Formats: sequence, C-alpha cells, structure tokens
Amino acid sequence: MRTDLRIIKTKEALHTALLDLLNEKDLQMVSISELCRKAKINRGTFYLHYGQVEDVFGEYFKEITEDLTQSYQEPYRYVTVLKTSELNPSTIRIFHHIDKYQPFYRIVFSKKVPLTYYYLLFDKVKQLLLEDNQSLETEGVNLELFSAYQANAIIGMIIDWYQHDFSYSVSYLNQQLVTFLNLK
Amino acid sequence: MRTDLRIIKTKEALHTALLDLLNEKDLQMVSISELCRKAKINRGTFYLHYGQVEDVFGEYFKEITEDLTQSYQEPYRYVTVLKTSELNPSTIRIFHHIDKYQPFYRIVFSKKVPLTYYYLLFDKVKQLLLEDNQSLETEGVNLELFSAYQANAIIGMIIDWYQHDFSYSVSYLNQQLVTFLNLK
DNA sequence: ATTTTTATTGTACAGTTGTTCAATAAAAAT
DNA sequence: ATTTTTATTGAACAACTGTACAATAAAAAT
Repeated sequence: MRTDLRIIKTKEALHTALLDLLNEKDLQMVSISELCRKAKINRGTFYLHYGQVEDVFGEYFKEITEDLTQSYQEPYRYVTVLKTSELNPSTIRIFHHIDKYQPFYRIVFSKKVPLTYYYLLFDKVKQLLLEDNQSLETEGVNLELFSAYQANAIIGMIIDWYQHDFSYSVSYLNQQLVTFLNLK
Repeated sequence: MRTDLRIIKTKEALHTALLDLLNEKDLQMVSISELCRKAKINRGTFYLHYGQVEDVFGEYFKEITEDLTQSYQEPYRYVTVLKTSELNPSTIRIFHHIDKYQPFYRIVFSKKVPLTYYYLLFDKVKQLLLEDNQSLETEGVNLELFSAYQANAIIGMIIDWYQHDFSYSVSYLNQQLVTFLNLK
C-alpha cells in the first residue's frame, strides 16, 4: 500500500513553500499560518502531519543526510595532496557533503534551531563509522561509544568550520584531521 | 554601577518559577503567560528581559557551566582504578560535572531544545582544552580546530551516555576515554 | 530628603496557536 | 463504475504571542 497521493502533494507544497520563505527570513521567524498561506494548504491539514514548522525542515533535512550514505558508495575524488590511506573510507567524504549542502548546514548549526537536526547528522555519521569499526574487534572497547566519540569529534571540526563562516577548504580539513589522528 | 535590584528580583522570580514548572512538564510546554503567572511577574516585564522561555533556562544553565571552570581549580578525587596520567587535567572532571547536574543535562540534550545550550557547553569544554593544549606548540596544527575536535569527541561520549539514560558510571567513561586515546 | 531615572504594571489590539467537528473532495479498493 | 475509505477544508473557539503606551512604583543619584 503506497502513501496517499494527497499527502505527498501536501508535503511537497509545504517543503517548497518553506524553502521559499527561508530565503527571506530565519526558520524561527516562519509562522505556521504564514507557511500554510504560502503553500495554499489549510492550517488544519498542517497539524495532521506536523506539530511545528521545524518538523517540515527536519523532514527535508533527513533526505539530505541520506546523501551521506549514498555518496559513501561512490569513489571519492576530491582529495588532492594528502595520503588518504590514513582516513576511514567514510570520514573522508563528510566534509565534502557538508560543503555541498552548506546553505542547509548554516541552518542546522544555527543556535536557535532544535537539537533534532544535530542528532540526525550525528546518528548518520556514527552509523557509518560504526560499520567501519566493526573490523576492529578490540578488547574492552565499547564500539558504539567509540563511534559516538569519533563521529562527534569530526562534527566538532564542522562546528568550528561553521563558526568561521565555512572559510576553510575541504582538503584543509581532511589534512588537519589526518594530523590530529597522528598526534596521539 | 550595579544592576538594578528590581531586575535581579524579576529574574530570580522567573528562574525559580521555571524550575518549579520543569518538575511538571517539558520546557517546550511552558508558555510565557504560564511562567509569568507563576512568577507573579507582568508579561510585559518578561519581554523587557527575554524573548522566549528558553532564554530563561539558558541564563540559568550558563551559571551551571561555570562550575566546569570552578571545579577545574580543585583537586580531582573521583577516579579510582585507572591511570589518570593519560588524561588532561580538565577532561577528567567533565563526566563528573555532567553527572552532578544530570537533571539539567537531560534537558540540554533533549531533542526539541535549541542548540544554544549545546554551544554553551561546547565552548566551555573547548576553552578548557585549548588552555591545556597551549603547551603543544605543534607545527601545522590548527590549535582551535584541534580543541574543537577534542571537546566535541568527549561530548559525543556524553551524548551516547545520555542516549543510554546515563546508565554508565563516571569511572567507566574515564576508562573508555583512556582506551580510545591509546587506540591510535 | 528630594529629584531623576528606570523598571514594572495594566490595558489593549491584531495575529498566531492548537484543537474540534461537520461537510466536502479526492484517492483507493472492489 | 461504484462504493468505501481517507485527506482536506472551513469555521469557530479559547488561550497565547508580541508589541505599544500611559500610569505607577521603586531604585539610584543628587
């Protein structure tokens, strides 16, 4: 049983209306009424699918994080000078993904936005690293905890990147990450 | 020139009223009107100092993060079995701090709450590690980026801890962290 | 102690929020 | 093609939001 066509139409209308409004104003400034007017959707219908405007963005952003898993399949050709052998196959693609969807991540990392988006990214990155780490099989290491540690470390670099207005290049970040891993 | 006594009184009333309400319901469920009624403060007065209920919690939480710097001065006596020599003097106190203020951090890490609180913690931990790292003086290492990396790695463990309902002990986490640092 | 400054209060207003319900329209199932 | 199921609509309601402004009260400055 597929999803009702009307639901798909409603959600698409809300998604595009929100993207439109985000060019004018911040996410927290978009009211449900305003969004529904723009999407030509009854406000009551909105509440049948969402609770807040933030949920609409969350649904859209979730699709974006899928790209992380997607691009994980393809070969990575964006690293130039450094020895990539020292990085996990998944980690190396992360900075590129963020760069690709930079306008979205400017929202995801803005301070008034709910933590949900952060967790969507965190859980995704953690999952990728967890798969890479399965081969480790080390004694006394809580693998999930370790993956959480690694995943968030990388996101820490992304936060610093964001706080510096995304002014570093992707390859600089990959280089720095290799350096950090060799420091210990 | 000190702060006006009336302002202090107003803010204290709002702080304690909010803590009261947080025993009954989630932060996102507290309305400004409700909070003001409880605090016996005019709603207009609220808007002279804050924009949202979340700002009141943020102000209170900021005081809590000060404890991280505070306890940094005192000797640490909560580690039992492991060689603490492998951990920075500041890192070793972080898990204990979270544990101490666990009820607050259950809110800070809840998914509907704004990222602001996360950044308050992140910036604090990053600052502490940055001070520890000044002695490094390593070539080609972006020290701020490295501190962001380290700080968020630890917070990654805290997220996993939170997601497992804070069921690990503080010393277990310190032990795991030492293990992680020796893995590389 | 008096004046000046500034925070708080009360009131009001238009718009938003969250919910309910019957009527309608559109899609799915037969 | 017809029936059945389900999503959308529109209207209505009480409560909340954000803002403005004059009146008052409290603190600070003199």
